[in-house]
Amino acid sequence: MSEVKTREIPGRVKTLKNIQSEVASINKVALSVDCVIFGFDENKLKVLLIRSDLKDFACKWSLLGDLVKPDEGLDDAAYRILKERTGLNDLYLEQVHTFGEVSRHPAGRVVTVAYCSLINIQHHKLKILDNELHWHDSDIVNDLAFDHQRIFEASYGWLQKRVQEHPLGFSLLPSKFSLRELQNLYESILNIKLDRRNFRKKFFAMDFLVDIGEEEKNVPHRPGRLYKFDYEKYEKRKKKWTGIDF
Amino acid sequence: MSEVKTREIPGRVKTLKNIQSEVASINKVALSVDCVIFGFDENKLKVLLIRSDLKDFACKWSLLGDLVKPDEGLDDAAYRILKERTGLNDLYLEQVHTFGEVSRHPAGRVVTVAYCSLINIQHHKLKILDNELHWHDSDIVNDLAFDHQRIFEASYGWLQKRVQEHPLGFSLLPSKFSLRELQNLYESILNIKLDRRNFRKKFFAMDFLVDIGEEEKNVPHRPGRLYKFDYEKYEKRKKKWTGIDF
DNA sequence: ATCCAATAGTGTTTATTTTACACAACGAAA
DNA sequence: TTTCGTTGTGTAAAATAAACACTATTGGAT
Repeated sequence: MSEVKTREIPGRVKTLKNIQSEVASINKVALSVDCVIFGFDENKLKVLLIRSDLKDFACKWSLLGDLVKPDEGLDDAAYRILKERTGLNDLYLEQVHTFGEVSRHPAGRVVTVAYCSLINIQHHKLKILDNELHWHDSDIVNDLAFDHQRIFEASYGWLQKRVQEHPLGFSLLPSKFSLRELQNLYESILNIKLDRRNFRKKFFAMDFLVDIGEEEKNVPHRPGRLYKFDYEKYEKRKKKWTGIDF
Repeated sequence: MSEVKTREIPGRVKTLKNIQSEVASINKVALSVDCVIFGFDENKLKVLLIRSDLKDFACKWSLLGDLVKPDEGLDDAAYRILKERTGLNDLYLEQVHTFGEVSRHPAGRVVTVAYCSLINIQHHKLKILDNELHWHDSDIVNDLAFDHQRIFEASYGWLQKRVQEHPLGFSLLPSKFSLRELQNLYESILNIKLDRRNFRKKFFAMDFLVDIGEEEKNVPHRPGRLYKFDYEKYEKRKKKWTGIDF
């Protein structure tokens, strides 16, 4: 009850030292990052998986993850993993959720932060000859190692929602794409059919697709025009507020 | 360079033991949970803050947080904190984001998971006589301890978005409320004005408000009818898909 | 008792957005 | 030159959202 402001308990005030030792003593948690890397190929949404490097999970596939280094930010760790796996730096990356159940990992307490990344498979094909890595059709992913199935499902749900409110989808496409490819992308992510004319109307109305004056090549039918996504234009025109709706 | 885990190189497979020691050695990260507890009172959105218990941040306010225990899940930790502060168990709680910059905490590496909770201040008033705790108007929160300002802002942004797509808002109101209160709630969270007639039409159309046949008491004007939120009805009728819109 | 202040409660019209839907043009391949 | 598969395009109907004003009811003041 001595000096200062306590909340109902004397001695509530801590010094940095107090906390440092508290941190040190409670310090039994390891932190990892798992990346759910989506791609799009053959009109299908794909996810990049690696064979588990843990004997206990032999033959199972898992997400790309690693422990976070002591001097490494979470986002940095995620970018590092992406870089290691795909060789690229400037990727779309977003944190999705953190999974922290006590016994989610057999090696002890490991809390993992899930990140999603969307990449254009064509550009990154080269880097993943490694046969431990494989692009799986996202609709038949199952039985992953650890709790990665759950993480994957949360991430897929996140993607389905996010792709409708933000133009992430373009990261999955080549920089030049036809509207058909764009529509296929949405249809396969959302697992629905969309009306072609309305789809076009909608995207043209959003006014960030730029007709680059080229056409598809080597298609066995009438080629479609190619467009690119103009992020600047998007930024200018994007909506602020959508309205209560549930 | 010795033995272990490299990828794409023979010997990539690890045993549980390998990982355990790896986990133990990298184990320099502490984990905490910070709860952003929103309330609604006097037609204003409030957030519950506590005076920092760290001398270095004397006089600053901070979110309600604590270290996660080694045998405690993240969600459990968040519920524990809520319980400690409000005395209640069955609250709305949702994980928002994890903040893991290396030097966000002066005591060392502490990664924190932010949770948001929405509570009805009336019901919980009793528990927080503690004068270290205070309900702040959410629109004038500033200069919090640590990086809590940033966490708060992310949480507030989350709330503004989330409240439009999910009926969380009702958790902030008494179980019986008038439509005016509901509208005030949305107006103050979103910081906009809404048309009263359209607002009513919209919520009645959603068909989960039940007229309980009572009226407001002690208001210095014509009393409004009171309603309750029927979660069951909501569950049945909720929309699946809103549409691409950005 | 009357009046005033404040808010509740209510519908219609217009504008906007979304949906449904069909056909001609084009290129490739046979 | 015909066939196949796909592109590219517009309109009408339906649904949703936005704008907008008056009467009713209560409490409080006079």
